[in-house]
Amino acid sequence: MAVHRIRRAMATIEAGTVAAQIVGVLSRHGGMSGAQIARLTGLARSTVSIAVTQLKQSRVVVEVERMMLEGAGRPGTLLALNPQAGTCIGVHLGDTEIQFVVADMSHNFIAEKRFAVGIDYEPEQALRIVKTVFEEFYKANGLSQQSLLGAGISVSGPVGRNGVLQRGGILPKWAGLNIRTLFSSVFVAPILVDNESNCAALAELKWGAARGIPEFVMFKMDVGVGGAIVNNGAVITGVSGGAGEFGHVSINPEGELCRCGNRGCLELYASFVKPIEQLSRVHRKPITIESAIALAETGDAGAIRMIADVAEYGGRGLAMVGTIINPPLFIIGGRLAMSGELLLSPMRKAFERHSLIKPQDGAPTSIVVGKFTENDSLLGAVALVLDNQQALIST
Amino acid sequence: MAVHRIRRAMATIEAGTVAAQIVGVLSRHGGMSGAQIARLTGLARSTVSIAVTQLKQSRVVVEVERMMLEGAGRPGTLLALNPQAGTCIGVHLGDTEIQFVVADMSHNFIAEKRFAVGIDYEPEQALRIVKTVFEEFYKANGLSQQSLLGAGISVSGPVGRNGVLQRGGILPKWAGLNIRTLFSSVFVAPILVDNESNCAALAELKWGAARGIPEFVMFKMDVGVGGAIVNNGAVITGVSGGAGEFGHVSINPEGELCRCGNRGCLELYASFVKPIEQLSRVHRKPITIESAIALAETGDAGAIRMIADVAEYGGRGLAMVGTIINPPLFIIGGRLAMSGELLLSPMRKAFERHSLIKPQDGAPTSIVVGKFTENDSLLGAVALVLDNQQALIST
DNA sequence: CAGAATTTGTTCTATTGTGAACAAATTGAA
DNA sequence: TTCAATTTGTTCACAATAGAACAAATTCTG
Repeated sequence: MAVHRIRRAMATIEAGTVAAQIVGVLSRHGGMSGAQIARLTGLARSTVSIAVTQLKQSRVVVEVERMMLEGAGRPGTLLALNPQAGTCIGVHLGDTEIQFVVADMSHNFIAEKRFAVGIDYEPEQALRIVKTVFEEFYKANGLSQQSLLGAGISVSGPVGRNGVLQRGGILPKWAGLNIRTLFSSVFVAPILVDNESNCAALAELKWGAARGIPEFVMFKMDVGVGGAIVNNGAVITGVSGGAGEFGHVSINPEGELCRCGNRGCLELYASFVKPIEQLSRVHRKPITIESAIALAETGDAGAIRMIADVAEYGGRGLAMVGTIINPPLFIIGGRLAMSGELLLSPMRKAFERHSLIKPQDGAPTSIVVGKFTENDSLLGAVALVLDNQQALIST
Repeated sequence: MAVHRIRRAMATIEAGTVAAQIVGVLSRHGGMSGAQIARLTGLARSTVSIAVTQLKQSRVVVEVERMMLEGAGRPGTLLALNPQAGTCIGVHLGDTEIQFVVADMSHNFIAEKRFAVGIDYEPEQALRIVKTVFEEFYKANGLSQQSLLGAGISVSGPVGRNGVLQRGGILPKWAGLNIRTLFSSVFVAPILVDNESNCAALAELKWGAARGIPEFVMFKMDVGVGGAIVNNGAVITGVSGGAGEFGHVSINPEGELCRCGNRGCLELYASFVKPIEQLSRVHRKPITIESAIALAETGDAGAIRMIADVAEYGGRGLAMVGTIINPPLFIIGGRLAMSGELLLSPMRKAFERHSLIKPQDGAPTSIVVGKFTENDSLLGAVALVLDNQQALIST
């Protein structure tokens, strides 16, 4: 009941007003004090104070019990959007897994589910799975489907600005499909779609290893190689959503044929596809990325060597990107990142060796593993919604 | 006399006010109507109108005679900063040439001079040349040195955010020097320093081939290879000013040693250094970039082939950058760009061949020659000042 | 060629947002 | 411990800004 009133109050906030700015900032950042809102928006503290009291009366904004302790001075009261103001959903369409998560507007994650699917799965299957889990979860937890403010969808593939999957490298049956329209049959709320690496970068930016660092590069190493470039706090998408395709830079024009149609792409050398084959052959049983890392951690020389070999090419890739972008930070993602220092250590060496800017001159480039390697894209899908909440109000 | 009054009026404009916003927009864009200012700043037309009448009274802003003709509707009156409000200077420190230009605040270029200098010239020599031409020109044209609002300096080398030349590839004797402090003995005004490619990109963005296109990549091919990435209307600088060093991406880890200390850098293949040597040997006389292009234009097969060979590697470089950034536009700069289609045509082919995103899928990437190839960096040095005029007021 | 449709620049009034001032709540220094 | 130094959140008078309304100057459309 009260929920409905809050949602109506939110809907009546006009775009561009102070209230809308405050709601937007809180949606993007989760929770903060009034003074922080004032600094972030550039508004006067007095203006924020007045608007916040109104937003508190309409129950759109709530005071969170917890106080903030930073430096000297009176601590501010932590403000956040009312968790009851609405829910948002994140979906990740991976190569062999579909992930699903529900969160509220004050950045609380309520539930996360995973579904294994066969490789090269059908769109219909994904839709069915997502529809079922959505309906069942909302019913079981007494949530109204109308409370959904938006759904973010992360896809393992290049997504154009319109929501169309450009090429079907990992999801062949999805090529050319408009994912937004596809899922509009499931969610009666705005749907935002983006590439998995872009989503992963968003998650690391908002809650992870890049919090407060508006310039960095996400570098994903898994069965594919890809990434995202964050500049000025925003992901660079490119004209057709094709930015950050690090894996498909050709490093050898006479090299093997890649699934993208070019020769000698970085992905052929820096992904873990071939190492898995080699390890499976040597160990005479199927080896996965996870088991290969486990082997390496127990000291298996072959697995360690495979990781180091891939790290060499990964480091070359970082050097290439670093020479072009020169970011202060690289975040390594993808399942390979779970091998930690086994990967990072040789990768840092390769990076230094091949990069123009050496650690001695100027600011050093740090290379770290992401905070959410296993579900970064999924969390980023939620971030997609939270970041665009302002735009969604007007719709 | 009146000049002094205008300058005082400008200095009293407080940062953040509507007047400051208007002056900033006019400084950045040259001239525009009040309605355009309103749209760009997000202010109401009425607010702009009131502020502009005041600025006109204080003679900071003037009405330019010329009217604007665009579409339907009443044409607006063109507003611009008073040319007498101040001057700004651009300096380009090239490999064998120092360029100098004077402009006023309404984007009129008053004079441009060039001085040939020996390769690997001394900082003292450059300072002497710039000081002399500055003093003499201002004296000869009855300009007060105090009218100088700012000086922009473009340098052939990587410039850190503090104004220090990081590495002395082209200007060995300047390595590690703070160029801003160096020139503070010449100019008693704010000094802004940046890399030549970044400056070139700024010039093309403001007045040239990228006008109105906030996302593009500048790709310079000369005796070195470099560039700049423009995202969201601003140049990406990188942590230590090292972004856009396309020439020093290694495309062959076993290749020849490069002057940067790495092996097989793109610059070794895509710059015109080796072609010049080969052409000189074949023609048994010293050939320059200019004369090589002239030869190619008269049909000399060797010169045409040299350009095509370099274009192949240039195209590979574009493909590499395109796969990472995916910009809608590449602007080719550097003296090699003066060969026009002789370079562009094979380069476009190589780009398509090596790039992930093919013209059929999605938005095509256009590759064009810049508008100011001979003096883009110099003009960009002035753009540096005009773009930061707002920040300079408060200083 | 005449009227419709745009777009601009200006004036006016209502209102939104600001800056100054202050009490409150903390940290750090004497 | 006590007092200075910060920083926050709130109130209030006042100034800055926006929105509506209008005349003016153009292009577009029959």
